[in-house]
Amino acid sequence: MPIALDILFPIPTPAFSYLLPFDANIPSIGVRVVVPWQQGLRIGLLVGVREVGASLGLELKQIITVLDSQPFVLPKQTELILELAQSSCSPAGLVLSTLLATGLNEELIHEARAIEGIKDISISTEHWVLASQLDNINLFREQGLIKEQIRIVPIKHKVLKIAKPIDENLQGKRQLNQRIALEWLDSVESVASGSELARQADVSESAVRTLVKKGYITYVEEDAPEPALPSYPSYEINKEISFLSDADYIVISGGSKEERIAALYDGIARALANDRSVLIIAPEQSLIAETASYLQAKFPTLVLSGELNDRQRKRLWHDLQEQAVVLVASYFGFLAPLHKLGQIILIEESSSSHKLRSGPRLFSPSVAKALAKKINCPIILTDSLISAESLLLTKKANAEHLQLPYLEQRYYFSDMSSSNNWPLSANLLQVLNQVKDRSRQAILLSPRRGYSAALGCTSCGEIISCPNCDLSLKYYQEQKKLRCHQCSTELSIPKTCSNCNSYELQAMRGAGTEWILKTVKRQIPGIPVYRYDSDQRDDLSAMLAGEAGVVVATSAILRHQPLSNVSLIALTLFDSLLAFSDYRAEEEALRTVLSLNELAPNKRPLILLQSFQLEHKLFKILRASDKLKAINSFLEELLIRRKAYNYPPYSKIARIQISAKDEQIAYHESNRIFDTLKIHCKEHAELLGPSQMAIFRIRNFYNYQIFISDLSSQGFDELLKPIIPYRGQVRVRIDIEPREIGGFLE
DNA sequence: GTGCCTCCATAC
DNA sequence: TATGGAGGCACA
Repeated sequence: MPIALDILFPIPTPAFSYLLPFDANIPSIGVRVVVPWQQGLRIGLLVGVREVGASLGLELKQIITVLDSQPFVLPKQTELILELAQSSCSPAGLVLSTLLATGLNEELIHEARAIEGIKDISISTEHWVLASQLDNINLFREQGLIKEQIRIVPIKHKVLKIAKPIDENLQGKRQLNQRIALEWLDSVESVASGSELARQADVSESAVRTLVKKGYITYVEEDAPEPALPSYPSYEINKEISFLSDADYIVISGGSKEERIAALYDGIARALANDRSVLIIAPEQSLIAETASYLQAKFPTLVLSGELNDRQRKRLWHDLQEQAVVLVASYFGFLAPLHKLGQIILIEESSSSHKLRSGPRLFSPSVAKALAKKINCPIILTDSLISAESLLLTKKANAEHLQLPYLEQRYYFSDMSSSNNWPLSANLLQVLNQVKDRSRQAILLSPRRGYSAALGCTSCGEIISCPNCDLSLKYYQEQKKLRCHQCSTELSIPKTCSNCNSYELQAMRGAGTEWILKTVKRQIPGIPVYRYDSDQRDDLSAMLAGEAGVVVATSAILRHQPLSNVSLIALTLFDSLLAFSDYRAEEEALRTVLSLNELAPNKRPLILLQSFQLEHKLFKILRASDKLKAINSFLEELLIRRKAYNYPPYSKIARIQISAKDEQIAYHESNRIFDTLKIHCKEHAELLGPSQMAIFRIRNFYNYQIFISDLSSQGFDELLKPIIPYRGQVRVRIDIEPREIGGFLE
């Protein structure tokens, strides 16, 4: 029986079937294979082997060669890819292209020669010929007339080397510089370029150029050296927290970031001592770097992040197989070649950055849990505040929750509803003056960049909104621009209101970094003020060195190295944390406030929150004398409510997003999809919608959403069968375990 | 008719 | 993802 191979490519499709040549051995799952693809070649990953009927065997193309003798992606990880595809309702190739950091885009040398005894084609039987020089290679292959071989192109680089020794033609006075350059090159053997040699030997570039022209030195291609991997500063941890657990689901919450990492040490040391690797997944570049900084002094640590270029990734893939290590990684770590994985650690379990916003929209903690289950290893999650999901799971057997004491924080709550000062209350200004008097530092957090959330007309109330989106344009006073934070459209500022022709256009709604910065400069003259958001990242090195100053920032500052002399952290509008109408908003807001101290580790700055709703229950928690108790009862209440509404973690939710350029089509098609699903799912799912998304129109696309919860654990691949793959006139995107689901609850 | 662009289906 | 074909548009 012919053998068919299921091969996955990094494109959004399921696996394709190819035929194994009849004389070839069956390769192992997870190796890379090279196959004919349209006009050329392509590298894919072998994910399945099966027998097929002889008739199908005639229709399929044959693979050309197997690239690896050992699996490139371990069989368990290969299974994980297929499982994730199923659970995320997306094609397996899309999961592969999202998670695999390297290996499928190698440049290949493809050669062919005629099989012995075949004379009637124009190809040599003795010499390999480059396939690119042959016209009908596909035809020859199908007829079985040729043999083919494929090699990965080794990476070369060009260097300057000596081609012939100094001779009498270089003895003249005017050739002095050339002699110097030649002698220098003789002593160092090779340099990367002509200008590099000129610089090193301290001669002119033209002297070097002349040497090349005369043939004394020449460019040679040689194997490129292994690229250096990025290095990180080492941080010492002053706390010792001894903690070892044999549970297979462990949560470490509370304390400071540093303490949570200290609590990981014993477990990591034990894994390494048992020759097991440790995989640490962090949600952001800066957290990857920080975590690596804490660990590398104690453990052999490697780092895999999106910042590595292709050659560095290849080197890392090689280095990872040498010994048991700690790998600190982005989600790329899930398919890294760690042969003996002993534990998986997730940093900042609840960070929204763990949710991938493209492709199959995976949620890293869920991927980590699936992998841990598959290879039967423990998983450890850390965060400032335990998530509702984890709280429920740690109540089960073989789970453990290490609750570190919450840091004693000094809070001050400033009531904006009774304040006349906007955007900075009198209280905040007073504290800022103290900061200035004592030459300390302050961080003011703004919910947005720009000057204000909108520019509007004071006489008729008209707000200028984006021509492409249902959003107000953000006002940039300095640049004299209006900008849409969704589609990046920029408009210049109109002189008059388009509605009533009045000249009274003014900054409206929430204050952004520009506005706050301007206010601080005016009200607190004499202290340096910096801005730090994704539009403008001021150089904060003076503040890093301890000098006095105020930083007005968005959450971008959380990714900056902590400042050293901070005595005030202010959230200028606490209420914006609750503005997302997501059922997780309160939990997230509390988590954000609890982790504000990370901006000034080992210090105890005043944390000042400005709010219009000081009666909100989160303030009671922050005020409580027994914070731990208050937080715990908040979390327990949260679980009770989630259970009552049947929300996660008590059910699984998916969002179906329907978009179309035509509003009517979007409306009708989302209703049609809703009805189709209703009939298909019967009592196994609860369906909500279709409703307009929080921003109905984005980039001229109209967006509807349908929520579906899986009531009897059928799996969304089953529930959504009628619409995957979707063929129709709108764009349909499926998001399992969605985050930031605006307008869903209450 | 040509050139250029966008949209969209398709890949074994 | 990447490629090519279909269809639209401007221009000669």
